[in-house]
Amino acid sequence: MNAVFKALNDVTRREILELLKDKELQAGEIAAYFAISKPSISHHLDILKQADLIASEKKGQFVIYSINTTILEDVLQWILTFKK
Amino acid sequence: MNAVFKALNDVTRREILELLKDKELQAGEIAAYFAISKPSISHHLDILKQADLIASEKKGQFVIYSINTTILEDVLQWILTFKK
DNA sequence: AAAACATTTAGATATTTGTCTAAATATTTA
DNA sequence: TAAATATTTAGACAAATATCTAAATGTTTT
Repeated sequence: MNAVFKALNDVTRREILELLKDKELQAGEIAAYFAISKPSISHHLDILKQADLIASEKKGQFVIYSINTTILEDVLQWILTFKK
Repeated sequence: MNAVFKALNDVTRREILELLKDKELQAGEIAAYFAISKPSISHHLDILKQADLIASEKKGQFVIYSINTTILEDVLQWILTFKK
């Protein structure tokens, strides 16, 4: 859970998740959405991946990222324990 | 949302929320659960309060903390946008 | 094979964060 | 009113974090 909450604790990373909500995207496409350097976005993607919130697949010279909602389900369950 | 995710990004603070899930507690009672100094716990409580995840009420020389699940509802809704 | 392109890795830096001790504030009790 | 108790504030410090530029790696195109 630690890695998930850590990953979610950043606006850029949350926006990346929102971008990936609709469709898969290449690393470069994701980076293009932000006024942040590509290496920084790459780092954000790494943190999201460590939390298992996204997955990546290499397609030639591109890397395609997709969301993994399984982990968000865990967060959801954790939150639900508070709703009595 | 920023303040909430920030507040949730710490094990101690998440455990404080779990303690408050069942019942209200005084600051000192909360501090007693952890091997962390009282000032540090006080700081954690402040961050949780800034996120509006908890509320405090002064009762004489004591300060009683209680959970506020309204904000967790927001997080829940945010997560639900990912479940298609 | 060389050049171009996509992405990541490495290393640096400024800021934020979690923790501590010491001191301040506020309230109750003797 | 002085002492004791509960909590917070202040200030310091080490560790973590978000960002950058430069360089490295891997893939495609010419």
